[in-house]
Amino acid sequence: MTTAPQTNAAQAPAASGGPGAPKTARGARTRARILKAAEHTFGTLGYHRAGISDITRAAGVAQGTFYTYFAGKEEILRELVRDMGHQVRAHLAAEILDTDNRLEAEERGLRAFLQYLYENPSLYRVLQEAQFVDEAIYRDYYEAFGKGYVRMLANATRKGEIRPGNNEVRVWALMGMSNFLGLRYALWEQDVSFDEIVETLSDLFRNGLTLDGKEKP
Amino acid sequence: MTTAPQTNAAQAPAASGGPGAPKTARGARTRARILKAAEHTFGTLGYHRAGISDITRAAGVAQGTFYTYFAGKEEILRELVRDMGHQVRAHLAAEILDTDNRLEAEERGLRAFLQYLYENPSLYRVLQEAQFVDEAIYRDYYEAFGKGYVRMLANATRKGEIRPGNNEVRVWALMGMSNFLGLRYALWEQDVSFDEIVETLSDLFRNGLTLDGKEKP
DNA sequence: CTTCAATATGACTCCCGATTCACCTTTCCG
DNA sequence: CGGAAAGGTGAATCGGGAGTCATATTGAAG
Repeated sequence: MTTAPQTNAAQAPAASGGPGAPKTARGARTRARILKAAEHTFGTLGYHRAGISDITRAAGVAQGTFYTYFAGKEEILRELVRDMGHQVRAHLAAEILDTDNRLEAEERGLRAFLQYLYENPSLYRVLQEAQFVDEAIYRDYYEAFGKGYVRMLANATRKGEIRPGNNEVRVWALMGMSNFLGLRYALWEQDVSFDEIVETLSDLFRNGLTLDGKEKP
Repeated sequence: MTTAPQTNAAQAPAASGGPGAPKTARGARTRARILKAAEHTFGTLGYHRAGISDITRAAGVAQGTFYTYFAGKEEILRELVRDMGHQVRAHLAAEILDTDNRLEAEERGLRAFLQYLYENPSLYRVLQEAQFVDEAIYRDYYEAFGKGYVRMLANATRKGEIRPGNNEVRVWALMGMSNFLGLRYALWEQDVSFDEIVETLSDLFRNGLTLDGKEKP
């Protein structure tokens, strides 16, 4: 679960509509430093508590420099969500590349997602807070994610690997699962191993929750 | 993050550690009006954009009156989360009271949750934003929720209604599903009927995702 | 009808932090 | 080299909003 291959055409790695896209190597480096600093600062203090000064301090630049590359606080958040979204998707896509069936892909995808969140806790907070700053960017993130996911499930259905059903609904359910499991077991407390979690979900995918039921084909 | 030193563990129906719990009927009414207004205001504008003045205006009282009943903006949010949490739990519990098996309870519970969210959209936003204002209150909400949920699954396991397995992990997965499905299909767009959603999840619970698999008892 | 504790009022204070700007410094290229 | 464009600086501005307070109103007990 938790996987989506591609992103919308990611613009030039530099910038989008901001005040000025960097025009020299130095500028590009500075912009990147600020972005990284923002990720860490938002991830730690949260979007609202974090001040521009916290970001620039962490980046080692003056306050004014911030506005050379970003129109404001909201814009850097948007940029961050796009950036981070692209990264997770790329990472997860790579992790499930050489799987030959859906169940295995789900298992590997979930494990990879939990691991990724554990190593990049900022992702969760930045993303979730973005929801209330610019809902569109948040929807875009999950719609992009979901779109690729649905496509994968459709393929699996065609190949007879999974039961026919409403894959869009399934995908939102699956994304919700990953999200919550990540919050609880990767961010809050690591009192249950990722293996155990993956095993539990895998069992759900294979056998459902009930004891009876399974209609044999 | 954000948590004040003391943990006010009060749960009197009226107030907690605040300035003053209302001592007259009029006071109680006013306090309730403010709380209701805060729910609506936070739900619409969001916690950070909403000003105390927005809340008091909506409640039809002066700014100063707010501080007669609440210590500040954070406190009213905490109060709200407790309040709303209690309400959803009570509502959902009532909805699944007279079910005789877990699958039916899951179906009814999910449908009731979607419906409730549709009718009380503020719940989602207030709760999710609270996560970044006072994480403890958010955790409490889901831990309380999850605790009861796990107990129900344990009973169902004992009765042989569901497969043995890690019910805690399952519960977090289930809560995550509901959350996301609610966001997507109850709050964002109602382009898929609740029946269809419930049916899809029910199928997952009965049969899993895969075509093969089910180990017969 | 008094009286006073509980309530209610809203103008005012005060602080915080996003953004601006006038002025340096570095880089690039002819 | 020289100078112009790009990058960098940080003190100052400015608006918004949380929280305060001196004062006024309410209502119920006595």
